[in-house]
Amino acid sequence: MAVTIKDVSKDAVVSIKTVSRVINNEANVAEATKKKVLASVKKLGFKPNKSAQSLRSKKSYMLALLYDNPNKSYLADVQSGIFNACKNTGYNLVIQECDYKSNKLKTDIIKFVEDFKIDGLIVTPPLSDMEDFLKELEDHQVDYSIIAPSTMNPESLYVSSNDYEAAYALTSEIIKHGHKDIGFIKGHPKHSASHMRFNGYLDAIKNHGIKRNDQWIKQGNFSFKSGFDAGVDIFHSAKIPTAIFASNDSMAAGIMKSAQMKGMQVPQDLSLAGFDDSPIAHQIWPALTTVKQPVEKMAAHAAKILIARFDGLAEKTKSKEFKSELIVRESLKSL
Amino acid sequence: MAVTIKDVSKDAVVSIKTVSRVINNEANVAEATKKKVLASVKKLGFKPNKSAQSLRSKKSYMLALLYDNPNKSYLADVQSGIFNACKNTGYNLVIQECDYKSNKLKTDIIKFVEDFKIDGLIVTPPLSDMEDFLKELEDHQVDYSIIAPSTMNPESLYVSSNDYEAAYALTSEIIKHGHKDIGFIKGHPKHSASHMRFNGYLDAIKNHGIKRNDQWIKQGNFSFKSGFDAGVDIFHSAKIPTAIFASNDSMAAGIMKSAQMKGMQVPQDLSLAGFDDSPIAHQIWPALTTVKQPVEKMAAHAAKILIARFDGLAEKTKSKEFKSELIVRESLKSL
DNA sequence: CACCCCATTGATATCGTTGTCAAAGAACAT
DNA sequence: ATGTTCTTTGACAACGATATCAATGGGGTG
Repeated sequence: MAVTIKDVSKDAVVSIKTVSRVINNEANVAEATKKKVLASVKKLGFKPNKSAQSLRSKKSYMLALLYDNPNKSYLADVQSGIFNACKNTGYNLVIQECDYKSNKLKTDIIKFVEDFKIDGLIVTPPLSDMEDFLKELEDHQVDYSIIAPSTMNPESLYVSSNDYEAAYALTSEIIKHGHKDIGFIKGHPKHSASHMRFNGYLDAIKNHGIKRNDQWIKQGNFSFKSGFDAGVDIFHSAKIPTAIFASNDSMAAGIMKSAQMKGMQVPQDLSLAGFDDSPIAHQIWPALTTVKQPVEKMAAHAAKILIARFDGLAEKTKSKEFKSELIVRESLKSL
Repeated sequence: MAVTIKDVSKDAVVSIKTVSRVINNEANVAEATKKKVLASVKKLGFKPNKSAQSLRSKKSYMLALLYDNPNKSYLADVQSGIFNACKNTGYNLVIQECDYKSNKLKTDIIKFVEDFKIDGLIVTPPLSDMEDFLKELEDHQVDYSIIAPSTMNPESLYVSSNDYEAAYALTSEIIKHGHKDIGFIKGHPKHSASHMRFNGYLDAIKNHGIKRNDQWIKQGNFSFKSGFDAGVDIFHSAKIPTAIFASNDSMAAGIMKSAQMKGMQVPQDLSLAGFDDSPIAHQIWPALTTVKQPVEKMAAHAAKILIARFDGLAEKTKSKEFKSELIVRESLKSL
């Protein structure tokens, strides 16, 4: 017993097509007619039938979120942002996990998009850093928007964050607290964010006249375990740094665990900083000094620019860089 | 240029309707015909058009996951399980956050189901514990399956876990380690799991001849902060327990934080146990003794029984109780 | 006034399925 | 052989929207 266009057209005494014009905001509808139709729509509580729309218009009104293996809280925030952006737009979200290492990745995703008639993709790291993958999407005319792109192509749709500046600022903050021996744990090498954060760190120590010590710079992959292992490694060194900046909070937590197992106290014996402000940052003690990105807002914006493009409103909603916020907590001690 | 039923029907030299019969597994199709059609389907790579199917059949092929505010890692596991169960079934998942305290909850959800023509709901705590809400769904003939129901109605579809037994076992394990003074932090009062876990704890100490001490039994709500506050509270007591069992890991982590801030060492000065085996359980040090539920499997099963009902295979896939597993880690010390 | 143009509107076909119903043929009983 | 029932099949309508294209009418121009 759902209300259909036909019911509305009868109520407003116009043709079915005219109602369709109004609800799709098409041009060339007299103002009076439009008003009349909208009144009927509201009165009857009409909602267009998705299936019929998509059958006829060949659009699915579905966006897909592509991800490979990020941490769960990041994924949850991204999802939540996209859902909010989709609300009342008529678009829906499906979520698709994939394996960035698979050599079938490109064909799998193209097949996925075609099978489900996905209108657009939202791409997260590390897929967002794979140039050949993005090129494949373009070759198949698949629309997409990128969260955290490695290069900010003005042609493409993306949302980015100022990771370099944030890492620079955080490192400077550590230095301001009197530290000179500062270790660094790199993130997953395939994520461009890893390099931006690392460069921010490098430039900050350099500009403060601190020499880099590669004994204290370890490769991680954003996982708790990689942080733990890096910690074990560093604590075997002859000289131990007074502070360590890990490229994300999970790894910082890993370092904290390895420090505590060695009998070291944070921040008395070692200061620590992370990145992301994930839940774990304040669920351990001492709570982590870190950088908070507006992940939810970024994801929402990524969805919005994609939808704006579909609806022909690309002028109004554009790619954008978001600012991160420094959060200083107990894990950082003044020397 | 997608392949349609028409193409298949030409290739197999049968009518469109017969192809439809085959792909929907309807009765009364000759074996030979069926084989012929399936061969053509495979040869042409035919996939039915979802929009057309759902337009005509009035089904959306969409399930919705209803949740209010659980922790992110639980939600991620649930989602992941459902996605896996949906794969290759033709069903899709949409996720709907809601507010269990809202007095518009019931009408909102009914509206949501009707607007989106959702075929079935998967209901998580604490919504799964609201009898009147579930009744409303039944009154509106909305199909649903419950994760962690408060009462196991054999008529309804649900997946449950043996929280009572697990809490009993975990408490017994703590006692076996020599503890007699054991505190308990209750979970969110609206979650039936909270009561099951609490009862398991109560019965275990009782059966081991230990008297309950209400100074050490605090109300929490599953959040990190509520655990932290409960810890602060308990550590103000004249006498402090030698072990605390928190109804979930977040609260256990909160207690650990409050203990460490008081200068107490875990497990030297205080043993701790949690519940759920969430990521935080092994990202803090010492790692938490806890109970692991097969959340992903449970969620997958919840989706499966719902889909089985739609496909008329209810006999094969039924409601089920899942067993949890005790995980003993460093946070528990022998006295 | 005749003409054309453009804005507005509607009749009808169409998207790719499933539902209805009737027809054809096989199988069985009389 | 005839009638009856059951299995198998197909022709055609229908789901609820959008697309195409033609019709209508008001306004401007010469």
